[in-house]
Amino acid sequence: MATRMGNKTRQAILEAAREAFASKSYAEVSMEDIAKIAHVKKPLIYYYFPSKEDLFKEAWDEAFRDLEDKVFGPKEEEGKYVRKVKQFLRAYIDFLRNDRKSLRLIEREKNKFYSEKSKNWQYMKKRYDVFVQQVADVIASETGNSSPEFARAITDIVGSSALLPEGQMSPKTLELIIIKGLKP
Amino acid sequence: MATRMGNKTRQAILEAAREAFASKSYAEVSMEDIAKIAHVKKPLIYYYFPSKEDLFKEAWDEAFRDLEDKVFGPKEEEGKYVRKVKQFLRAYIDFLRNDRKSLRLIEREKNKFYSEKSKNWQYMKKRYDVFVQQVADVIASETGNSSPEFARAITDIVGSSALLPEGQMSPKTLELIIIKGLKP
DNA sequence: TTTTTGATTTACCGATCGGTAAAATAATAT
DNA sequence: ATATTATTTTACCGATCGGTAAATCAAAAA
Repeated sequence: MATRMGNKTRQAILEAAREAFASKSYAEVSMEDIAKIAHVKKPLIYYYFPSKEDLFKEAWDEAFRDLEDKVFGPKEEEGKYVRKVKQFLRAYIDFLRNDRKSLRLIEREKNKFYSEKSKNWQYMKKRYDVFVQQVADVIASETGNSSPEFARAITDIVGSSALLPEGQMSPKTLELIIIKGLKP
Repeated sequence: MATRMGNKTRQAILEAAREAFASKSYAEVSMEDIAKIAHVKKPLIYYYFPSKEDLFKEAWDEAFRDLEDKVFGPKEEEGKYVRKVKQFLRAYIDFLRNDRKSLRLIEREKNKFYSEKSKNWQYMKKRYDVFVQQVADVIASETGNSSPEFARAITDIVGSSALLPEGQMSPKTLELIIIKGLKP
């Protein structure tokens, strides 16, 4: 009854998918690619996931789970005099440094749902929108006025940086740019 | 000797390609798609262009030609007391409003050349890098210090906005965000 | 008018795509 | 040991991909 070996295989496939979708776009990644990374034959993927789209949706979900956990989760400087926005920004940029994979996956397909109208893609759009709204809320909690447009601009800049080769956009500079936008 | 009807057909195909590559990614666009838009059969494309990659390269070139003409070309407020950076920014955002197609094409594939090492893609990378450098120069000509990273951030933000549905990111807000980054 | 040349289409190729059926394997339950 | 169930593989499918060869059509040259 309780699944046997399957759980580990399923997780391995999902992990392989996350890696693949972080390195190439959804359209460019083939199920064969994912199978190879997971050291598995292609049809086995379909034993655990109904379709490429569903597999991507789960990868998308896990990426956002990781992102939101680290960025909105408990901070080390909790309760200190450090501003909430500063904490958020630090965590966001740390995430960019340490978990580029998730941000890359998101960045590659964050515009896809403007053309794809299927249920899965609309679900992913919602997940993305909610994240941007949460960012807007953090900013609004201090500056008083935070347009969703500004929150979107921030996530776009961080996202773009994630697709650059490492070292191309220094986290320090990135932080500075965003803080300047926050100020007046 | 002087080409007959061909020129117009060639241009129609190239125009169709620009439209197609602006609406979907390189990998998602098929030669069949382009043929349909151009009201032409697929093999005719290969009469004028050696490959999909070469066709895309030409579309890429035209997009940058249009962009650079409008953004670095002669300005209406030339010679006025209006700062050069302001003029550039105005032109850039006007271009975003009026010629979304070019910016979309660029934005969709601006990271492709980090994985594709072919001659064509390296050429396109260079073309993109030159543009960013020109932006950096404009900024440096007034603020004195302009990191290429900041120029890149600006083009990333404008590019991201281009892929959003119209009206999602107001040009005014966008301008404001960039100006704030420019200030101190 | 006939011939030549440029332009366009029809018919097709091998490779790869996402996905399925069914057989083979491996682990558990009886 | 045997039957059952979960897991994995082999073999394949139709559709679509980028691209090619050759036939057809249309316009200019002779």
